[in-house]
Amino acid sequence: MPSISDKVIGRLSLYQRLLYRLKAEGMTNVYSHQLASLSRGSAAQVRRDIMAIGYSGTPAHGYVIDELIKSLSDFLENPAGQKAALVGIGNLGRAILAYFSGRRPRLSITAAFDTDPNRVNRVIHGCRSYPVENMVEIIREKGIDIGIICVPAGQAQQVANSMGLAGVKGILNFAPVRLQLPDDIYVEDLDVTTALQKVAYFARRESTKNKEVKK
Amino acid sequence: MPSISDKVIGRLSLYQRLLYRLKAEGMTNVYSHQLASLSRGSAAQVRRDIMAIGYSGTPAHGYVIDELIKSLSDFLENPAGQKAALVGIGNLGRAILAYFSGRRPRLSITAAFDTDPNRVNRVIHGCRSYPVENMVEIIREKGIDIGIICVPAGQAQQVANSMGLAGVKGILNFAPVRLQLPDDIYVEDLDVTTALQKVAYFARRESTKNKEVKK
DNA sequence: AAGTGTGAACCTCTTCACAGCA
DNA sequence: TGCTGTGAAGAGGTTCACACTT
Repeated sequence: MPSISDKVIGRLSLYQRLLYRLKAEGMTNVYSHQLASLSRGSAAQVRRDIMAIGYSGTPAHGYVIDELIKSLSDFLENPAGQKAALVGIGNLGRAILAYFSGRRPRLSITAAFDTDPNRVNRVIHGCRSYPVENMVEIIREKGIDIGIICVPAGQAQQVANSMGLAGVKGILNFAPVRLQLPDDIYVEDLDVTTALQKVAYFARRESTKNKEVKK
Repeated sequence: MPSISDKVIGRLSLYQRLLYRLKAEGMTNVYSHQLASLSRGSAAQVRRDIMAIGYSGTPAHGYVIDELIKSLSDFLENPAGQKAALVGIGNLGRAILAYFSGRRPRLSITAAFDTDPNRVNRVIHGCRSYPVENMVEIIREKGIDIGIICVPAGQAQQVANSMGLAGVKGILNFAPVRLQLPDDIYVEDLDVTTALQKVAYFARRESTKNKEVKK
């Protein structure tokens, strides 16, 4: 199998959410060009992405929303469910706990950790919190395979090491550092500082852009 | 000029922070392969990126850290400073205000907005907050050119429209929707849901990967 | 010997364009 | 006619490999 890329997975996840929205609006079918305009891509790209998961539409009605949602879910999600652990219950950690609380049945944050005694042994947005000292054993016990790092830069590498030790297979990292980890662990960085600096750069450039050149 | 890409800007921003760290550790020079290993890239890529901003190292000593930091700052930052406005003072918004508070002299969040009366007309992590009703006028008055969207999905498009109206040139969007905006406004999406779903997907795949094939 | 700067090869992702179908 | 599926072309990004410098 041709091993689907990072970028395609990201877009498939986006399509999935767009489709839920369209379904809620009462639509039953959708064309590639409609998904394209909602996702800021091209129609050809949408078709290719959907091809990748093996679903097919028909020229007459495009894609059947219910079927496509099911194909996407089967492809992206683990039917048995997957568990994540979050470390660092500051503002950011809490925001993420609140956001995912009970939202995705097949992907839940089932444990949170912190060093601050005031933040542990509580239930925060539906998630139990523990002292970091217990992290490795709890991750192992619960069979958690995803880690979410919301601690300051200085502690991130150490936390990541423990996660690796505990057997986590993927990490979502909010700390503004590049983690050094064995490469059988997938790391996705969400670096707010870099993102903001990119916006600042292009906000200055964009005014003098002239990207037309229509051919 | 060859117009530097999105990706390169992101890496330059990362190098900048790595260099500050190395400098703090007392180093004065650095080689491309060192930056490469810290940034999870290749040495050739580091050299190309640095070429793009017109700085040159020497074979003998690699890059001079102080000089390279200066070149990067001159390139990435506006010497006159840039201002950002944040909308949505929930957990996420507060986390971001806390994070950037007084950190970057040339890029500061100078106004925050919310609909909740309990959150406005206060000072949060050093940033004044206002009712959203006043957003357009305050953005114009203060000459803010960057917007940060931390509101729920349902309100994001509307907020973005107001920002566009107010003259913002770049938007950092945390809401899990693709904003529809005139394309002279640069938009950077930080989509936590997609990111987590990617990690979940690859956490399941990574175990069966075998990416060696050393040639 | 060990780095940098860089043309050229390579590879990945995106778009084009069209056959085939309802 | 208007859509999907897809081979082929095109862009864009990354790595190779080597001349050049110290």
